[in-house]
Amino acid sequence: MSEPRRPPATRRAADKAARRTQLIRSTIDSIAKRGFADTTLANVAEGAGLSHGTVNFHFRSKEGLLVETLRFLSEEYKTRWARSLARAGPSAAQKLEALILVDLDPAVCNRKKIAVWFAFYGEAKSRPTYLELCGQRDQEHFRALRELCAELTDDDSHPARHAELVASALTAMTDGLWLALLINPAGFDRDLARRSVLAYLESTFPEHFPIKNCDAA
Amino acid sequence: MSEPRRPPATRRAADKAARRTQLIRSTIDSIAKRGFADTTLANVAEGAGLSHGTVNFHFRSKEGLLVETLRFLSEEYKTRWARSLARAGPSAAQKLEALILVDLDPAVCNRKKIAVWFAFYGEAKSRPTYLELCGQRDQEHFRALRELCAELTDDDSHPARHAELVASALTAMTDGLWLALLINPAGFDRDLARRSVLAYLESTFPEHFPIKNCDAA
DNA sequence: ATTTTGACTGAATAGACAATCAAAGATCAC
DNA sequence: GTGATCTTTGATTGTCTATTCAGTCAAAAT
Repeated sequence: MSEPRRPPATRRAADKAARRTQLIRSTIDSIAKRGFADTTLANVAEGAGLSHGTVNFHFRSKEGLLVETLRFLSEEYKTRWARSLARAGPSAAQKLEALILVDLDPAVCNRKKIAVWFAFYGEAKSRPTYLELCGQRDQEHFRALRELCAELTDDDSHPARHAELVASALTAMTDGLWLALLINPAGFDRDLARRSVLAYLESTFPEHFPIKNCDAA
Repeated sequence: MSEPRRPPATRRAADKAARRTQLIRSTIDSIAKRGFADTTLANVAEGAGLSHGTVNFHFRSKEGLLVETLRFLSEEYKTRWARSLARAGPSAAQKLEALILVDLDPAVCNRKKIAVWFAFYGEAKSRPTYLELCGQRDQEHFRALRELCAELTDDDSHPARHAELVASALTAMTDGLWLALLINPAGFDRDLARRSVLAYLESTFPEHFPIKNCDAA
């Protein structure tokens, strides 16, 4: 009685969370398959094997579901990012390489996920919440890279090594490689993407990224 | 009588073409303002100051209007690209720099246009026609850069200078910088974007792009 | 001057969709 | 077991939207 809220019934709470991610996964599938504009609550519910009323029960509205879907993607990405950083070697160069290669990890870098990211990017300008969430990811990415780049060189007057410039170039490049994988799947693959980024690192920080990928074609 | 087709009445033909681009421009405005999903024929018609039935008169369908809008953007981009190449100096380095700077020209590189490009990118996976048109642009971009890069170096065994890798890195970078301008307008601007690409060029082809942008901040 | 052609309008139509809700079912506390 | 609470269902509602089309008007052709 003094407790206004009981500890949640474990079974139900788990089910509830499971349903939410189940619906979110179905949303991701639908956006990747049908696109943002043609994704309906009926599609999502059907994909999850549930009736359509359920979606409005677990999420306040369609917009709520979409925002949670973006949040889910964002969290998933951050988790992989943090894990990769934790596993990376101690040097700044190793960390930098690890961070960049996360973006090319098949778990995040596959056409389905990329299509969904770009679906949200495409609506970002007209929906402040999307802009906020997408921008946040980009800015964290950028800041982390900038710090690592700054550790790699004290030659900040040299423009090609200026941490700000290199970090923004790297952020742009990884995003752009995702786009290439999305819209040019025949001519692009993850391996070409990986070698392209590494070539840039070798060219900018030759002492930290010695040439080693000549034969990795 | 022997002529089954008269020459078109010039006045009307011009009006017709004008109406089409008028509607396309209104479509661009609407997508940038409301996003792809919330752009309706009524919006487009209102933006153009016409009744909503007109759109179906000038374009077979909404989808037809959207495809023509993408085609319009694509043509506009190619035109600027060709013009810039024609005006550039004769050396491969000058041409390369010119091609890359077109992407940062305010006429194509502004948030409105970028938002529309990314709206189409976002739907590209589920609509083959968009994929075709977007992919085409990206591939032409890539091929042109690769040829110029190949002219800049014969050191093709060095990965950081392998034309294929540098060209895909550059294509990715310019696309990624567009994205940064779209989703992080506060932290990014065209000048930072420009300096980032040039830093990459200086770092990869130091003999062709001597350091010169240190103080351009 | 009259006819023909083409551009445009706006009301009507039919379909799709998100959201609501009452009822049924499942799970839990006691 | 029993009642309370949470979850799910699917029919319904009201809104929105692309498309059609019959009719209007102006410009061109005759």
